[in-house]
Amino acid sequence: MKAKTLDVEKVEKVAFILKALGNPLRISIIDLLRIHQELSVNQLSEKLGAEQSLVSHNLSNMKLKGILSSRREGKNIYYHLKLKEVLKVLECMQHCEL
Amino acid sequence: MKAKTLDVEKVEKVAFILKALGNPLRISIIDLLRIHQELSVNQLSEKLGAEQSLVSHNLSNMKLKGILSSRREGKNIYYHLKLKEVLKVLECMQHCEL
DNA sequence: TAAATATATGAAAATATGTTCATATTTTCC
DNA sequence: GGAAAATATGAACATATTTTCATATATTTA
Repeated sequence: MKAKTLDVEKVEKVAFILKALGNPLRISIIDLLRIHQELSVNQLSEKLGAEQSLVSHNLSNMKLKGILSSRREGKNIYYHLKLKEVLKVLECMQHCEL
Repeated sequence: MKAKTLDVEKVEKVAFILKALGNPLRISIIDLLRIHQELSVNQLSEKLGAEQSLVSHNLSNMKLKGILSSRREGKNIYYHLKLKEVLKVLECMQHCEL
């Protein structure tokens, strides 16, 4: 990654993923999944103090984009990080003096 | 970055920056500045095939967030990358199979 | 099978973002 | 000073995102 400019398609895809990260709630979800590996929608709702429905919408969003994936276990659905690169992104951001 | 969860303020700040990256035009601008170090608004407009005003708005956006900075040289204003971490972010994203 | 629990979904409302256009500002050069 | 060039700005509009609410679906258990 030095000499040549990114092609349009790549730019679009990168922006598509990064857009998902540009939101406090979704960052928090990712952060929680970084630490706990796997959490159900309810567990996330509680930890975040956010509505079930809101959390669910956001989980779907990120699942759609390939950032998360999920598995069902009985009544619960557990989400976990799929696109591990997002952790590196957060790590990079940590190093900024914001 | 492993054990403890990010505090609310940090989450907000990170999201604030990442939001700026979740846009194709702005990714392209950053990509161009990665390669050319410094470009004027006009140069960027031309390379991007985008309106002066649109480019300017987006440059302001990123300057406000501390991602870019600028210097005047006569009639031109040259922008360059200030927050170098965003390059690492893009690099991370490159490694994803999107 | 009915009730309870967990999650998803869709529509509506509230808010934010992206884009364009016209115009203002800043600087240079005549 | 006035014209030209480069950039910024603000308002208006279109579009997208976020959030809430009501309700649907899936699963378990009594």
